[in-house]
Amino acid sequence: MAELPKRYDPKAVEPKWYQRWIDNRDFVANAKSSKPPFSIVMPPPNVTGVLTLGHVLNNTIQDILARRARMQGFEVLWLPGMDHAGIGTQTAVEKYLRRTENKTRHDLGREEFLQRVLEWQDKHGGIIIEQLKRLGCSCDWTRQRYTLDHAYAAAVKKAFVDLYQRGLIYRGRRMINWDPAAQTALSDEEIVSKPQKGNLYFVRYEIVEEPGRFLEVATTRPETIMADTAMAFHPSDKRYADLLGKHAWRPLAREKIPIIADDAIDPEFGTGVLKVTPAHDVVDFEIGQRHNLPIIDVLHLDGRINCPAVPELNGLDRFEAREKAAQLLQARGALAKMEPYENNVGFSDRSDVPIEPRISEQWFLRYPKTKEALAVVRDHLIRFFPVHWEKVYAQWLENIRDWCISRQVWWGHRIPAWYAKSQIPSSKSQIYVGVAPPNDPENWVQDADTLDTWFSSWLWAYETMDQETRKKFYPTSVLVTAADIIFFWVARMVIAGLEFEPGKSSTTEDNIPFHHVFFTSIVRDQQGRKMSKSLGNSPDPLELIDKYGADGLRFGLMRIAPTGQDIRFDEKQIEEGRNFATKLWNAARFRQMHGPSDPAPKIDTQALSIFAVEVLARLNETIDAVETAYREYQFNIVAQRLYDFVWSDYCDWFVEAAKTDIFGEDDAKKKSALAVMDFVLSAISRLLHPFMPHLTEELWFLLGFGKASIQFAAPPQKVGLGEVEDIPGKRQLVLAVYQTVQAGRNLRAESNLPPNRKIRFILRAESKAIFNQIPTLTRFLNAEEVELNPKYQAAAGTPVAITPLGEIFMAIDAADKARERERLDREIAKIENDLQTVEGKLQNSSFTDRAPAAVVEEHRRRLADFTAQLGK
RNA sequence: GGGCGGUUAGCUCAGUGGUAGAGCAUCUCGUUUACACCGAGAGGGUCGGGGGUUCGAAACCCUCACCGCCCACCA
Repeated sequence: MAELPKRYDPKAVEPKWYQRWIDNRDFVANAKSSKPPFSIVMPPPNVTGVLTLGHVLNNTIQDILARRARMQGFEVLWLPGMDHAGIGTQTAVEKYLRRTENKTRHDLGREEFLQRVLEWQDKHGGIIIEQLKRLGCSCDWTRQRYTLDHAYAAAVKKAFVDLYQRGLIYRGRRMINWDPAAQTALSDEEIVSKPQKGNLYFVRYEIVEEPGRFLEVATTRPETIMADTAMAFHPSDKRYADLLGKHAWRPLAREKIPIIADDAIDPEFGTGVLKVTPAHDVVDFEIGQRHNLPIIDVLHLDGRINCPAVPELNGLDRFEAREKAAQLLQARGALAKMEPYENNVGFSDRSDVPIEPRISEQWFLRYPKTKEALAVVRDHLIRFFPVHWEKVYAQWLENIRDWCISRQVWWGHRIPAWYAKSQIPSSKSQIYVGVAPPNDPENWVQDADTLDTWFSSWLWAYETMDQETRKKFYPTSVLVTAADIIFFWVARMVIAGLEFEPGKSSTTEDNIPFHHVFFTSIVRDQQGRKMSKSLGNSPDPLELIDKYGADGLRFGLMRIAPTGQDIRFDEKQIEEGRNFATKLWNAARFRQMHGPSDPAPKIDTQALSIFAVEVLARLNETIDAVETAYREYQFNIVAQRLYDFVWSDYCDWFVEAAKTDIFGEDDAKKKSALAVMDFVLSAISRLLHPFMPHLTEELWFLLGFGKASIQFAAPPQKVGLGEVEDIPGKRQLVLAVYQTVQAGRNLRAESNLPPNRKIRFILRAESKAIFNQIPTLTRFLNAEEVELNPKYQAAAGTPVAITPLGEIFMAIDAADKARERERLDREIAKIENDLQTVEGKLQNSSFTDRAPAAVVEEHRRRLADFTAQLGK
């Protein structure tokens, strides 16, 4: 076997193994296998997405789970795929068209536009899948799916038709969230509220029946006054009680409107009077319904004012119109005052513009099975990790409202509904809903809208599987996702599973989409901001892979990913991951320099050195700790325990201690030490394989453990140390030796003796057991000799430390003392010189960087320090 | 307004009743044949504030402050 290079080279190793795994079809799931199933469906990234650190985290976790399950003997399915991302993709293409051709989608028309999207998708789509392969993801690529696949699209249509026939999907004219930029309806979940600075306008409405008397109202939206159809106050509000039933003059688009009383009004806010604008506000709409008020819509779809009656405002953008309306009111004496005001405004998550509540004819889903969905999580048929997300989930389901599923977007699943041509555009038109067009298509026209992307994703847990696959692998074992899509996706998938019952029986257990949900952290930058493309604060994972290797990136990221908290990303952590890979590599390299490893390492418990007992006991503890942490999805703890075991327990202590035997004359001892190394290296390779698949496979191969890939090697079992005598005694002795080593090293450092200088130590103790450990102590301390002398009488001033083994003395000879003196003299001379320079500069006042007094002070202090040492 | 997290060394984080920890960073020393992507040593924290429970609190309870997230129709 050729000697390994000093450094592990991921660039050479990682692609090689990945290709081999693919060629061997190692990731392909066999639905006919007799092994127990383990399955994960990948949260489908957007088709035109590129890899972010969030994806790296999420998919590394899934890969760890998949690889671990494979080693444990499960038949593993990790099903990958992509999402068409309706609005997102369409917006990207529209932006591109505007930039390059200065055209809108309407200029091109639906057919042509969709053609362009397909071209865009061919060019930019699927990149992320290739990037996931660089990361080492062990997905079954033969089963890769897309939310627009033919079969998948058919399933989406069928789900729509089924729910329509069950009366759960309906078309209705209702208040929805309108995105004036994307010009589509959105669901409640796609709205984020943000505090907005604006003004509170106090507007005076004259009472029709009592000219000269005014009703004052506080509003943030004077541009919608033309759409007011009533004034309202709280029924118990005595200030206005006498006005009930009377009328007010609407100051813009002057008109009489009724004055009403409604419980929804807060008497404490503003003047206690609300202008009721049913077309442009959710609460107002409800009030309007209760009082049978007319609905006047004064906005175009793009957010411009649509009100020819007020030409000054007509056609203006809503925000310009707001200021203009205030000016108009002022000019007419209808504006009492204006106050700066901050309130929460709903923004489109997609376009980042304020949404416009608006009455619109849309398709809605009345969620089925909400109680059941609540129950399966409450009763832990589905378990959440961390558990506190259960509460968030429950809160949403308990306050659930119908889901607006239609989008005025072209890219996506077109709604399988047709309207009788003869009756268009009446909203009462006869509707045909079916998976196939009507038999007489010439008489019908299909609904122009598409479905919310999530209306296709919510079937992802099972529509990605064929019947045979589903029978074996559904429900899936675990879902790994970020908590920000708990409503969008997680909750809806639960509902879909319970409603459509894709499982092998109709029991709840067979139909939930997953047994566990693990919510990952969110990756943030060092200022705590969420990583995002627009901020440009997200490092390119591929560059990190180039720099540190996929395994280094994976391990580094996992070690800092706490459960239930966000990650503060720091590239340093990834560097540590890379360093750890190199450390492990070198540990293996050291073993390999002493001859070939045993392909199936076994432990002869009778031959073990005390240090071997210690490291094996620690290995057992590590195996236990790792197992426990996995059960709670605490990947950071798994990573940290393995890191500590490899670096500290194995490399720093055991390997160093074992060198006594390895470089010694006793063949039996040497053999035993090497066997323990083989055993431990084999174990840690397997323990680390889920985190660092490429490196561990390479080591597995180079060290010759097992004939087959490490991917299917069984996880290491704890070593049976039962036959070893007096384990606690041995371990205690090892700890005592290690503590003595630390004490000795400390003596050396305190006396400023370089680590490489051979010196003599005297251990004042008497014990046969200690006598056997003297060579190892000598090695650890890099000593010329460690003398065991129970009667040692030290000269005054000999450095000494107390250890569990006894007192350890360090013998310094005259030469050492002389050299130390020389060193101190040199230091003093240097500082005196510096001090002179500083004081010189001080006089020329040529100081720029630091406070000169502080520098002088520091030098004086160091000088005193060294002089004191010299005195000793 | 309600809910949920968090506040421990300069930084990132462990630590759920018993002597405050790790890695990185800092400082000192070192190329002693696995590894300088390394080794050895050192310094550094009144565990956000206040109160309580307890023989004993970073941890349990109360309260306050600050940071972050989610939900909610105060115009």
